[in-house]
Formats: sequence, C-alpha cells, structure tokens
Amino acid sequence: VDEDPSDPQLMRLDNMLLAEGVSGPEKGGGAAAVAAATAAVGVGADNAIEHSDYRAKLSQIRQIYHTELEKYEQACNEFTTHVMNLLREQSRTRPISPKEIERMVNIIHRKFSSIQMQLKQSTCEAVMILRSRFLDARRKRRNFSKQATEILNEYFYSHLSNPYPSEEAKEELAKKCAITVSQVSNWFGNKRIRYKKNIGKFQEEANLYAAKTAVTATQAVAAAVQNSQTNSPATPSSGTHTMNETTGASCHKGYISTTMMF
DNA sequence: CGAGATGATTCCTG
DNA sequence: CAGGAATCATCTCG
Repeated sequence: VDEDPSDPQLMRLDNMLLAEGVSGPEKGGGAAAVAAATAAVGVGADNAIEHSDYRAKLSQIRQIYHTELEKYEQACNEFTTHVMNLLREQSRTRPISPKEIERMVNIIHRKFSSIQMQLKQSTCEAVMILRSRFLDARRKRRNFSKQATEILNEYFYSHLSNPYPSEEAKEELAKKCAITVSQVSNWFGNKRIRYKKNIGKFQEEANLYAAKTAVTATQAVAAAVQNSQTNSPATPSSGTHTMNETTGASCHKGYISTTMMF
C-alpha cells in the first residue's frame, strides 16, 4: 500500500513519454522530414549535381537527427528535474530513499535512450534508402548523348570483325564520349550481344555507320580515294591501322559483310 | 499507357 | 578477371 504513490508516478511517466515524447509531433515531424528528404529524389541532371544533391540530403538527414537528438536530450533533462521536484515534494509526506530516486532517474534515462535508439535506427534506415536510391544506377539510368552513341557506334561498326576495344581504346572512347570506361565496356557488351542476337535488325544501322566512316575516310584521304574509287576495289591487304580506311572505302559501294563475326 | 530500346547489374564460364 | 547471357529498371516514342 505504501508503494503505490511511486507507481502511479511511473505510469504517468510512461504515458507521457509514450504519448508526447515518442509518437508526438516531434518524432512524427522528424520522420516526415526524413521521408521527404529521401523521397524527393527527383530528376538529376548531372552526375556531379546528383552527387551534391545526395550529399545535401545526407546532411539534411544528419541535421534532423541531431536536432531531434538534442530535443530528446533536453526533454529528458527537463523531465528528470521535474520528477525530482515531485519526489522532493513527496519527501515531506513520506520518506524517500536515495535509492528510489536513483531508480527513477535510471528508468527515465533508459526510456529516453531507447527512444534515441529508435531515432537512430529510423535515421539509419532513411540513409540506407537514400543510398540505395542514389547508388543503384539502374534507377537513374540516362541514355547517353546522341553524340556519344554516335562515336561508340562508329567504333563498333568500323571494328565489326573484332569489336573488342583494348583498354586504351576504351579509355579513348570514354574520354571522347564523356562517360566512364566501364560504361564503354557495358556499352560494347550490350552491343555485341544484341547485335549478334538479331543482326538483321542492325543492318540499317551498320550501313549507316559504314557510310559515315566512309565519308570521314574519304575526307581524310580525299585525293587518293578519289582516284582509286572508280578503278579497283580497295585491297584489304593492310593491317589494322589502315583497316578503317579500307573498310570504309569498300563499304561505300555496298553492303558491309556482317557475317564475318561470330 | 505499352512496347521496344537501352544502360546497368548479376550470374556464370573459361 | 573479361566477356556472354539473362534480367532488371528506366527511358523513349507512338
């Protein structure tokens, strides 16, 4: 019967924490803000822009977290002093041992730290979601620029017999297309597999680029080609260096042999 | 909106 | 580990 005064006190504390501290406007607001920061992954233009966007959102989450943490800290302290005052008041009507006070304080702190853990966890979750949204490149896939595709296709179709660019070639292409080397690798991987899966579908494209390289080759060796064009077909006897020009010149006349690979 | 195109990822093999 | 194959997730276009 004597212990009852303390238990209602505890109950009230629990209720207050549960009602106001945790599920009150504070956490709700925080969670909503975090969710907003996470969800607002709109259309990013550039890689750099997206990255800074990502960092901004990250720091936003971090700031929300710290704000909330501070709030809880403050609320915890306030509540502790409040309870202490109540206990002190009660100590006039009944003896209150230091042990009991300590127990109360411990309970309060435990409660608050569990809330903080919850906050921490939800913050971590938000960060993970943010990370996965930004890091999973499939989610933000952008087609390469027309120009880049042009360059890649040009290389592909002018090396149809061996469409495997060396590491240096890949770097070169990457530089020209303003993409990464692994993107170049991806592109060639995709292109090879898709080309050979349906060569017919790519015939038009192949001719187009063959003609295109022929034009550039013609420009490069204008005089020579002009003279030999009417005469004999270019002799494909030379090595890889002049292959560009020879294939280009011969392709100019008709179909490029797409069956030579695979 | 839906089908095809396309860049990226995953899994597997030599 | 580079490349092939299958698959995913998004983009583009009618």
